Amino acid sequence: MPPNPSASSSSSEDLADKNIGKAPASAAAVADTSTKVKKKGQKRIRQPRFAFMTKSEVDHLEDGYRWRKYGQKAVKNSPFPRSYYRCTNSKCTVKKRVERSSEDPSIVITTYEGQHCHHTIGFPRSSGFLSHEGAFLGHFAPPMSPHHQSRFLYQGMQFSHDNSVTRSIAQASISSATVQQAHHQQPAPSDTTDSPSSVSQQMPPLSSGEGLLGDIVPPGMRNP
DNA sequence: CGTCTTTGACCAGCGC
DNA sequence: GCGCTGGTCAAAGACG
Repeated sequence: MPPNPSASSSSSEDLADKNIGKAPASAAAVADTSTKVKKKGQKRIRQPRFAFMTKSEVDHLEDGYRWRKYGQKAVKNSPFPRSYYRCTNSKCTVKKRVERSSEDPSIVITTYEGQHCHHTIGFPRSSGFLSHEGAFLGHFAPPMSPHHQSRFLYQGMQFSHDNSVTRSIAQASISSATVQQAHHQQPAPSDTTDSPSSVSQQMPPLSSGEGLLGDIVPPGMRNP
C-alpha cells in the first residue's frame, strides 16, 4: 500500500506531473530502432500530448486506430498499471498511455502523444465501425467505442513543466455532466515557457452528435 | 501463420 | 553519486 496521506491532491498531480516532467517522447528512439539504446546526448523531442479522462470499464479504448501494446508498468501512487501503446502504422509515431485513475477506478486516463500521419481506414482489419467512424477522427481520437461512448468524460489537459497544469486534472475530477477539454501544443523543448494562464483552457460541454473530435483537436493538429 | 499481448530487463532523467 | 521511477525494447507465448 502506497502511503499517500494526501492522495486526493497528490495522486493525480503526481500522475500527470511525472509524465510531464520526464516525457521521453522518443521520436528519435522510434526512428532509431537498430539499437536498443536511444540516442545519447540528444534531447528527445517532446511531442504535444493530450489526455482524456474517460469513464469506461474497458482499459483499451477503441479510437479508430490500431494500437500495439509495447509495455506495461506499475505506476507510483496507483494500484493500476499503465499500459503503453504505439500506433501499428510504421510511419506513425503516435503513442498513447492508458491508465486507470487511482481515485476513481472507473475512469480511464488515455494520453495521446504525437499525431497520426495517416487515416484510420488504412487498416484492413478495422471493423466497420472503426473504418467508418474513425475516418473523421483525424489525427487524434478520443475514446469512441460502443462500449463507452455513452459515458464520456473527457478531461483534456495539456502538459507543461508547470505543476499547476496537472492540477487541473485533480480539480476536474469527476463531473459526469461536464465534458471539458483543454489543449495545448508543446513548443520546442527549448521554449517551454508556458504562462500558467494559458494552461487550462476549458471548453463548453460537447453536445452529443457533433463537435466531437473537431472541437477537441487543436487547429494546428488538423492541418498537417 | 500472422498478429498481438505479456513480461522481464535495460536505460535515461530526476530528486535527494 | 546513488536510488527511484518512467519509458522502451524484444523474446516468448497466446490467440484467432
